[in-house]
Amino acid sequence: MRVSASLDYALRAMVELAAASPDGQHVKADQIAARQAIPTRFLAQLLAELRRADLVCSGRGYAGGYWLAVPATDITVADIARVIDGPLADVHGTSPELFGPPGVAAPTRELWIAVRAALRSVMEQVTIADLAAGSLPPAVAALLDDPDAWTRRGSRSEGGGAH
Amino acid sequence: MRVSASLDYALRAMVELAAASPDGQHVKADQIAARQAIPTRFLAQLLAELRRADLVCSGRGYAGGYWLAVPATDITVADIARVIDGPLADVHGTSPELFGPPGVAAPTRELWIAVRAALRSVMEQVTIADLAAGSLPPAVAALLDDPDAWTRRGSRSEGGGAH
DNA sequence: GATAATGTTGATCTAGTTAGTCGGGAATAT
DNA sequence: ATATTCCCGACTAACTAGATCAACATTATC
Repeated sequence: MRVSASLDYALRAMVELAAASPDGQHVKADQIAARQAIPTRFLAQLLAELRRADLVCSGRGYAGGYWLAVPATDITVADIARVIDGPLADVHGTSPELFGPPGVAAPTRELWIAVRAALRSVMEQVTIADLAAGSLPPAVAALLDDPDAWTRRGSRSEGGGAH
Repeated sequence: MRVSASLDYALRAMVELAAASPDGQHVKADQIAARQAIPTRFLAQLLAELRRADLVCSGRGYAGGYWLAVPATDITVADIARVIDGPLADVHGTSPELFGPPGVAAPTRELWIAVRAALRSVMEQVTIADLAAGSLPPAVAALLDDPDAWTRRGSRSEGGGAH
């Protein structure tokens, strides 16, 4: 799972918009770029994609800028990821359910479907309103209770048991 | 989450080895390549990586081939993924816990950590023995009970509710 | 010990993706 | 008008993925 720079930027931009949305404020691309340390021109491209996907609206001129097209509580991380990066999960080109590995490896199909389901259980639950408010939904926050979740896991040979 | 061809191939190869492992059989790279429809030369590279990571052993000559270095029940999908693709999750170059998004977007850090935890909950639970046997562990199989898990989810504009 | 089957290594190649820049155009409020 | 802002397409440089190849090392069998 690699989170692309584009998705990271787009999500952070959306959180900025969500934070401003209660007041219905327009936020300018430059402001977002400055506040989130995102290359301005690059961000503009991402915002254009989000606009074409009807997640945000835009206006030009003095009072221009961007604002959310729908309530922040209705926009999930998965929505943004699908716009920016395409399908949440694909197995080397095809979607998991169309994937048909031969012979004894057939069950790897179910594996990837389970992986996708696990991803969805987080990305489709968390909205940009949650992020702007700084509180994840309980089911997702529960994943963070395990202190292990906060540490990097090495490749099995490293940590292992004292052999 | 894109599953690279390399990871797909490597996992399927490992499942082939796991399926042969009860008898302690050596399996030749060519056999795996044929059974799983994987480009032979490409597979050889992957197997070499798995060998350097001490997941498989190899022997040359007439009785050569590959076999598992440790019991199939001890090798998880995450182990293979880390060898082939590097860390399970990274946020545009750094690992989620080292990632520090500014200002109001700070909570996106917890989001990505939760995503990683969700991924781990599947990939570190499923072993290649499970896959070779065709039965996923209960906690993972539970994800497949929801018929929704088996269908592709469109970008929000498509399916939506009948408004 | 020759031989043939097999794994090992490293180089190379192509095509596509990612991350980012640039210039000029079009809309809009003052 | 004009300053400000978004809009669009082209462009580039670096990297990665996927795959192929030639040459070499090892080993069981004849």
